[in-house]
Amino acid sequence: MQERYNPQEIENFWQARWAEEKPYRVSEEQGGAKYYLLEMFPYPSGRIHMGHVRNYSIGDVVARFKRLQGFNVLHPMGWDAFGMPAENAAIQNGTHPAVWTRENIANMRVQLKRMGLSYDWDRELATCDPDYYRWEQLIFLKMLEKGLAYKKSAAVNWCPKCETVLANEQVEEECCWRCDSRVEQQELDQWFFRITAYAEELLDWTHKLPGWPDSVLTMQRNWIGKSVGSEIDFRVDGRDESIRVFTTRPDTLHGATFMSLAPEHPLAIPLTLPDRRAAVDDFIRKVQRVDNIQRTSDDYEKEGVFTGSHCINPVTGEKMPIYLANFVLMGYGTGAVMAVPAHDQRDFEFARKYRLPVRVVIQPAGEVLTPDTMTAAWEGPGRMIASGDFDGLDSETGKVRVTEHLEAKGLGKQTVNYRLRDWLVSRQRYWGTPIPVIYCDTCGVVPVPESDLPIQLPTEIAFTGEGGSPLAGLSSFVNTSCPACARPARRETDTFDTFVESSWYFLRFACPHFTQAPVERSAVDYWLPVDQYIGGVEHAVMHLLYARFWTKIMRDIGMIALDEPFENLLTQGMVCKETRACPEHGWLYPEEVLDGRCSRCAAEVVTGRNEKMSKSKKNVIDPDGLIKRYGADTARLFTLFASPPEKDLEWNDQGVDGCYRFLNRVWRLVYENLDLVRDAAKIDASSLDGPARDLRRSVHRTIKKVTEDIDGSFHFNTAIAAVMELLNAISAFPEKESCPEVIKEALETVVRLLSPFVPHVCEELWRHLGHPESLELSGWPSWDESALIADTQLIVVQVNGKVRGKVTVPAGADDRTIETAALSDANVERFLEGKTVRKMIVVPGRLLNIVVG
RNA sequence: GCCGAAGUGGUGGAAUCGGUAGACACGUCGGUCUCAAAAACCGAUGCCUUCCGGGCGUGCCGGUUCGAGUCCGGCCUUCGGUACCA
Repeated sequence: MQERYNPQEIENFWQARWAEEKPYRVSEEQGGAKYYLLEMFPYPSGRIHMGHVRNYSIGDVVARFKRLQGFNVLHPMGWDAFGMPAENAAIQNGTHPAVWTRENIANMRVQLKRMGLSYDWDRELATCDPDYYRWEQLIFLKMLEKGLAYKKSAAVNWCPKCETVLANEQVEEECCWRCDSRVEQQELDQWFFRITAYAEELLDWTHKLPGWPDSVLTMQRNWIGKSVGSEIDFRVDGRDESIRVFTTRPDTLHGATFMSLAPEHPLAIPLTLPDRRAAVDDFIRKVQRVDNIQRTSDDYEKEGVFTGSHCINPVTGEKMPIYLANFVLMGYGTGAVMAVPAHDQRDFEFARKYRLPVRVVIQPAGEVLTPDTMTAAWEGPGRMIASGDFDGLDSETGKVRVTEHLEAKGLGKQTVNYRLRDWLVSRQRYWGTPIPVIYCDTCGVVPVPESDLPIQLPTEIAFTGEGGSPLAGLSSFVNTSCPACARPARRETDTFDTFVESSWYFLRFACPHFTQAPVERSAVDYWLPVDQYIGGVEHAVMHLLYARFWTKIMRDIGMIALDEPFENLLTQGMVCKETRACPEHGWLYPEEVLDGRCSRCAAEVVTGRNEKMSKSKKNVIDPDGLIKRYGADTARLFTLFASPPEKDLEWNDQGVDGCYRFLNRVWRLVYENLDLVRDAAKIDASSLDGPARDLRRSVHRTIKKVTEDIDGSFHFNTAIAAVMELLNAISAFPEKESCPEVIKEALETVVRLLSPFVPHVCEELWRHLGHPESLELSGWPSWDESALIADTQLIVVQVNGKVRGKVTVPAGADDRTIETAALSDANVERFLEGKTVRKMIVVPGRLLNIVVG
């Protein structure tokens, strides 16, 4: 054994051995209960970043821990390989997306292997492989049959920079989630998945996923946005048409005094009378000019225009003027709103502006609302008034009664409205899964026959960057014949959103080489659901919702028997680092700062607060450099020790040094005691006393603590801290020669407990400690309950709740003994002088509080 | 606005059920070793103080309790999500 810790040498040795012996390869036939651990697979951007290091370090601890506990652990890795960046690289430097992607995968695979992650590499998959996406095309065909996939023309989000449409989930504050460009609304013919058909089930199951963080479940619930209300039809005065509205407040129907339509509403123009036409056209044009950001901002003034037409309130029979209003959205509900100014703030403001009548129909308790003096709408509950037969009902009951009344007359019904929209899945891009349909002038949209799958992405293609889908310009791909009538036909040139591939890769990992179907039923039945899924919270309403939806789709097609894919979810925090900026030159790298000044212009540098590592902010740490300098074990240890996994991790170079020093100390302590420990006898627990017995107690307490910290709760930082404490205790142990067997157990325990976190150095130390077989075969250590018990215990003595002394008593001492000991403590006595003891409260094994007055 | 999470030393963070606030680590200071430096090791480190002791301290105000970082009521701040959602 070398005196100095040499991580590079050790890590190379063990990684080579793992590559050769494949100890992490698994099959259904292996013994033990199954445990499926999965981290969100990466996009092959070219290099791993600290976020990957953190994500995969966390996962690897759990995988290794569960394996040591005897579970049959499935821990796979693959590549989310389709997507825009590959295509952009092709346009910029002429590299084919397939080549670019394959090279990136090769690089990143090397990087991941350098981290010593315990993956079953035999299950590796890449979604751009036809052997993967062919099954996605098959599932799509089944969805088409069931009407779960369909094509329609709709106003959709268009990203001008990516030159493709986007799903609602992929638009953040009106901007493209990938490139941050402002998205535009365009009316286009696109493919959708009917996720809305699963809205209720997706929502329902958010209440049956106790292993998920509340924050993610709440986000999904809000995204689905269920609201229960009524649909009501308003007949248009003098015309044979009616306007349907959605409202959550049917109880306020008697107070509806006008109607507001979205400017895009199909009846907007037809209902406009000739003399109002000019004003209405002006208004529509004005609204169109204003983009959605402004249109949806808080201080945007409510404006509208009268169409000249009226509709009839179905309960009062009164005429209500029909307005177009800028705050009514075509995309929610029916695009028409019955306006109740007394009980809706927006309608109230609108009514005041255009001098429309305000009628109070809900009277709150203990207050009388009068239209003339009101300064805001009353949106709360109350008692119904001015509502004919419904007068006197509370508003909640009124909702039901009014709806029943309308239903009986065929004018309305109870309904549920969701905010969730169908998932727009077609993209006008090359680097994705081809959508397997053919357009025939005679037969229309014709699915590609299953026997013709896969529809392979053609490789001979030019990337001009001049707009439009590259596939559309490739006649050899586009021109085909109709599978139904054999006449000339055209292929679909759109590809799938890359979130489609990531919606089922976790199922394919159960049987990545299966050639008969998307998944092998027995393998999925065995491995799924994923017992623990780990990834960033940024996918809360994208990937995590789509994957849940897709699982239910495959279940309903009959391919699997699974309701939910992920049993437990851990959303790890971001990796952050402070930023530095020069007022003149913007963000700066650390090496561009000299003594707090910009190295170029000597201006004082502003140190920003911690922000997510990003190249643009120049606050990234490159994992490769870190691993070269300290080794993978140190990199892993720091990311696990610095912060609990679900919180953001603040990068600290000195903290990394500290972790490296700790591993050096572990190494040195083993090295220094190697001779002592080599021939140590077995422990005879009954003969131990004094410091030796205390040390053994620390050992077993640490085993218990670390086990409980890892298992289920992921308190890796405190688990590592506990091992550090144990190491400190061993270092400080006097006369180690007197009890080599206790030192041996202590050192071996340190190595075993650390092995899920820092596997290379632990394997190496384990070998030096005289174990020819891998540490992985030794199992997870168990603690000896009897070793945890101490002879004495420290009791804190409080007087009136303040700590005044500490006494040591025999373990299990009765209250009287503790009280006597406490009362004779010199410092405690000072606080009792001249006072009467009113009562004494004993907390067994912990503390005594003496109450005096 | 609504929903969710969180506020603890100079810093990252610990504190099962309400029971010693600040574990562990970083940083800083002092020391040992050294010609010197690095490494390593030892010690100190919440603030104040009259320093074997005491006072004050977990965002703010109040409450419950023998005892509150932890429970209750009311605020403030930060972060994340979402929004003219009818």
